[in-house]
Amino acid sequence: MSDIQDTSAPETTQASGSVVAVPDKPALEGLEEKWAARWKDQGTYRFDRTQPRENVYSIDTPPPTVSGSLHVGHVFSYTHTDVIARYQRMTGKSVFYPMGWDDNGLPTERRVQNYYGVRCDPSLPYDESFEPPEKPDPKRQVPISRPNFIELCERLVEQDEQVFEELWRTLGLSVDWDTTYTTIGKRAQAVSQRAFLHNLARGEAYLQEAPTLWDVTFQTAVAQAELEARDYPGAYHRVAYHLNNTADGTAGQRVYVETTRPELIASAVALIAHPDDERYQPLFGTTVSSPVFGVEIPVLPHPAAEMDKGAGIAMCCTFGDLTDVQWWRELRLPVRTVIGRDGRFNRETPEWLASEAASAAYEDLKGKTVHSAREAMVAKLKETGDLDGAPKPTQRMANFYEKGDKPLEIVSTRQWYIRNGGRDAATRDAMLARGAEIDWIPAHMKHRFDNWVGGLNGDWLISRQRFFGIPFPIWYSLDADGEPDYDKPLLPTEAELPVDPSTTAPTGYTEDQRGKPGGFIGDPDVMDTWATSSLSPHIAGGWSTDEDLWQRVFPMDLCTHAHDIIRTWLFSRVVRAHFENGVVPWSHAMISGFIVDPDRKKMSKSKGNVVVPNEILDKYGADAVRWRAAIARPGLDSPFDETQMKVGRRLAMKVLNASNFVLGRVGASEFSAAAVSEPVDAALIGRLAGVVRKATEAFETYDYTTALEVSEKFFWEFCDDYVELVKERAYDEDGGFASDSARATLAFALQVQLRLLAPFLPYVTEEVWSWWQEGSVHRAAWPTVTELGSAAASDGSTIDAVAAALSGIRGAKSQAKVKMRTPLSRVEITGPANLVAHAEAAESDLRRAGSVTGDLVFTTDHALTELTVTAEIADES
RNA sequence: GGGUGCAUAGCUCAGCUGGUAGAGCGCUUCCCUUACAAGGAAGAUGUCAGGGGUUCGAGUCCCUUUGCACCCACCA
Repeated sequence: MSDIQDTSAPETTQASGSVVAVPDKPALEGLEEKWAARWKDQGTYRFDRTQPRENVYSIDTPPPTVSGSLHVGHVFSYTHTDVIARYQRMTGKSVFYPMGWDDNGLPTERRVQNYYGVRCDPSLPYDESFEPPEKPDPKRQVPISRPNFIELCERLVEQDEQVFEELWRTLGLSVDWDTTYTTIGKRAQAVSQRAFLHNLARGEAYLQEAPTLWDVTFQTAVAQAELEARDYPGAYHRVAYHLNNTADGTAGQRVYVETTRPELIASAVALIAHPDDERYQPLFGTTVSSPVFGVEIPVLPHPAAEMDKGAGIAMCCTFGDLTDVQWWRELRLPVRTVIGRDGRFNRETPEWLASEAASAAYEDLKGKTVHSAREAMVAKLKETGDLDGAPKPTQRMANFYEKGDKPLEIVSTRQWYIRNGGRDAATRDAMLARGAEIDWIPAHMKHRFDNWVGGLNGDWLISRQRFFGIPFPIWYSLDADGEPDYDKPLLPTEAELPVDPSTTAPTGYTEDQRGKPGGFIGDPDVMDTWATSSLSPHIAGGWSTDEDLWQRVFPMDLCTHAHDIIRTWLFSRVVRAHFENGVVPWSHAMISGFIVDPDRKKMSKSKGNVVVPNEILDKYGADAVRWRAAIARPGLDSPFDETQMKVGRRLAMKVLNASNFVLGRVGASEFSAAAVSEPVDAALIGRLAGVVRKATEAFETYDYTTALEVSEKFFWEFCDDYVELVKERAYDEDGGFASDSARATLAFALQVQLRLLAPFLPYVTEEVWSWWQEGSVHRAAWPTVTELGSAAASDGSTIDAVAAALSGIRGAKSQAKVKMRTPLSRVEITGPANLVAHAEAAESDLRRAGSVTGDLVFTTDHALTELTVTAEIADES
């Protein structure tokens, strides 16, 4: 007995053993609540972890940033994954489909600051009774301790995760909600720290003092993958350096450089030109003096200098840009840092500016931001006459942290790195080889991976000078002077993980030795969030904590996400799995495109063109939104268009109505392949077999769109032609075999089609399924040609010919502008012999469906290639 | 500058290994049909971006030009 709790009284009919409970008036409203709750209670999507690896299909899903907001692009991309998950489940696989929440890192910190009106001050002590202000004042954020700050992060993240889960459940993601994880949780901490310790032990992770891309707002190092090049206005300043001595006695003469950063003259370490540049060849090996400061620096050749850029000779500063870093490294130049971690000029006068003139000049730069220091410097250059002409405005590209709004500086800092091929060819080749092992969907997405790996310019910087993140499980011992020994870090045992070195002392030390000479300090940094999410298969799959599970799910079958995070998430997981497991983490990568606005522009909050998922889900229903998602093929950007949701909604509604009709009104519920006896009915099953075959093939190549297309097309034809054609025959109570055949075919074809559509429209298919089938359609077997019986082999062209004849009859009525029920006194169907014969096979159905009361004549005309129908309207009487 | 994708009906897109163009939306006309008006039926709609080439034959293969989008590089 069905356990439907519809408010509308179900009409229940007993049909030889099977119970059909069809509502009077089916509706889409309420299906999400009803079935989402049912699926949750019944554990419909629970992963069966007793299955061996070959019966498991495992998916690595991107953990959404919970402090952010979801937009339609997410909704579509996650639907793509779900459609595949549902198909795989129906083919009999135990689907491992976890969901993670990325709650770690800077986005959460920022959200907490704004939401509660606080900021983290690590120097403050923990305040157990702290409660955030009732009304946050963004201008006066309350300083709180790091532990208090983290508590607030955890509190807010929990709220956000609830909201996200609700949305995903409404959308109908068939995630196993018992297998969620977070990127800040204890499990993620232990896994991240353990994997890091393994990387360290194998030499893949290392600590290094080096020039680092630095965000002065957030005061943290930033990795190459998080860079964004943006237009940035600047101006070329033509600045004179003064020759000191040359062989031809040109001392005192000027050499001009063009720079957009005159404020960095204080940190200049060399002038550099191309070795082949005849203009500057005489100067190589000599020195020049900087304007204003009079610091003597060499003129050196290097092939990275471009002759046609600016004056062709560049001022190398430590550090103005990445080329400076290259020159500094390759020409072994000194470091002369003037900009601090806060983005301001050092308050101490640097030792190379010790001369009277230089230190006097530097006084005006002390403590200034880059912007004001530049103004001050330009004024000085004008005073000394070393600025030639007015600065020429220019538009250039500058590197920004993707979440920041000031250009990055380059600062020399001590950071943790993981090798990724950015510094050695062997690793890079290994990564490219791993990329080639992945089955990319669509295939051309591999280029983005190759492109990125080929363009790496350094190893992966994983440490961040932030608070809400996973700490490095590292301490440093302090020598008698209180100086840390970075060469021999103190490590925890793996059994101790996760550890927080800021609150726990290393083995052999006590907490009161923290920060004291002869004692220890904890590594103050946290791991970047990608250093954790790069281990999502490990965190979700039970690596090092649940070996049994791990063996059943890893390496995984599928990872899915949009193309923007190939260089970050996808690549970083390849790096981690390569080092830790010696494999590629999944066999398939299905990359979705973006949902763009109708002008084909990327949706972004700042443009105000973002579509809020809840609104469209409320308005059109989850099935309609999923349908729209599924017609976007992998990798292709797709413009958002609300009218398409309506189409999806109409399909969902049609499934309810047609099923309601077939099962309720016609009373067709019993089916067996053997009962299909009439040629038209067999032809329908023959066509359906072709659909099953095509949909299955499409799904096997992750072409969910084609799978949907063929099933949907067949469904509309089933409704418009077949149901219309045979309903009269099916109504006959005493119709014998012919009537039985129609009913069996209707019910059978419907049941198969519900399964074909189930991955796309989980709600309506489940609803209809529940009217007369046992269990969940989402646990039913994916249809096969074999189960369609001998009729599957039927030539489907009968159905085409009959549909064409029916369409001809309707066309005649439509042209005559009469009702479809208008009786016809004579119909002649003409065409090539084979088509006429096919149509004639359904003569009785055609007669009834077309209200043909007079003659129905079939004539062969070999001159024709298709069926032609002429009809005479019966006299009105 | 390097790379990738795209260009087919007003719009969104299919068109597999070459055989004279398809779907949905929209539009027009009709029908409030005993499943369905957020519906149904019927119908019209194209220099397949331009130019070359291969071929008996090109939307499809090759070359080329143009336009659009995205990724990477680009701070002198």
